[in-house]
Amino acid sequence: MRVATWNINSIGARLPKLLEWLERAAPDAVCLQELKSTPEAYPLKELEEAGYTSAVNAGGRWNGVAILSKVGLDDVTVGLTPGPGFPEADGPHEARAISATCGGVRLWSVYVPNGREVDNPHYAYKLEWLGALRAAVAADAAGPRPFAVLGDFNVAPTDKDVWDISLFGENSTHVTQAERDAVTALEGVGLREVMPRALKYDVPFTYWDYRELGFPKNKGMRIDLVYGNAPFAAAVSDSYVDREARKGKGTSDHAPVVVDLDV
DNA sequence: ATGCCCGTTGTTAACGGA
Repeated sequence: MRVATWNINSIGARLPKLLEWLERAAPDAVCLQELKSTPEAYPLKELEEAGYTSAVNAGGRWNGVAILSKVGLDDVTVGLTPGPGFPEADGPHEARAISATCGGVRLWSVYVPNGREVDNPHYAYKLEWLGALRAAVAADAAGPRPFAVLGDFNVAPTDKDVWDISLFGENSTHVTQAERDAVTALEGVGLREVMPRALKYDVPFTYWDYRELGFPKNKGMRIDLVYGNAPFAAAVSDSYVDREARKGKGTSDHAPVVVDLDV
């Protein structure tokens, strides 16, 4: 079974590239982020014609996540489970999480808040959101079924996961210890990172800014991550970042992360 | 060549992205 995660930066603008990639890579299930789509505008029919059913949490102009599957979509849950300290309780709902079981594998597709700047309220929201995610996935993570959280975490796990750490200042997000701790706290509920292979260069970056020749110069970041429980990790036969999908015109600024499983 | 920002919206400027 092949699963993948991809921040596609608008499913409307990206549909031709998405359909092309689905045919080429032939994943069984795909976690998508940044749909930037209303529920009405989501291209359900086009994806069905390509062989994929969809579980969608679309929020309109911003955010939005989905799971595509060729192998079933069962027990879909939308958003994070409300509870004490639930960060969305005081603001508008943001479409940043959805989960489903696909072919016996439980998957969460997540779009972690950006944070903007360390002194911006959005940064605190980001840390709270990651805490709520940890609580929300704890039961699935502890279960016997292969389970993984896949998505755009908006956190580079180590200094090596950005092209030049010296360019990140005191107020820069994505690289702070608090953000990294909030992500690695997932290990406390039994998850561990599934590391992808690099197809080129040392570090398999997943994001390159559209500006200033980010991709050709490989000024990238590794922020799209896969965290799996022990049964999931044990089933992994390969994982890589499909940087081919970042080449050319009309692409997302992120590349897909692919994980092959013996299940 | 992988090539000089992109996507969305009470659009023609502003904002988010990271």
